[in-house]
Amino acid sequence: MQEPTDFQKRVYLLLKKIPKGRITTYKIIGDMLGIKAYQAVGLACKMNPFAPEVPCHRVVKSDGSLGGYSASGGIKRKIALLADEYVYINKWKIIDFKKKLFKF
DNA sequence: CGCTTGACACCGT
DNA sequence: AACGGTGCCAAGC
Repeated sequence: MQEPTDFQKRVYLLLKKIPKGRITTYKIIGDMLGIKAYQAVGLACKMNPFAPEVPCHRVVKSDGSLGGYSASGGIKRKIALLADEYVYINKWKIIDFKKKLFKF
């Protein structure tokens, strides 16, 4: 595995700032990093060599849906992780999404 | 997640 | 440096 790019490190650093029970979106992260390619944020998560240290599962799409999850367990695992933090999912949407949203 | 289009950083070559 | 393929994507239909 290669060293994370500077971009990736910025993404991880940002993700680690997310408090438990809170979530954020790819759009917000992208805006935070000053980029418009939110896909790159997803890429960073996908290539994320760290496990729970970088809570990728706390990142969702801008409409409150989960998006995807590349780590072991797939999307199902993501739902379980969120439920463990009192963030519940209903039909691929986060319940009280706006209230749990963390805007840094 | 239904599917298609758009936009852009990432990575291997 | 440039190109092609790709993406826990966003927005629209």
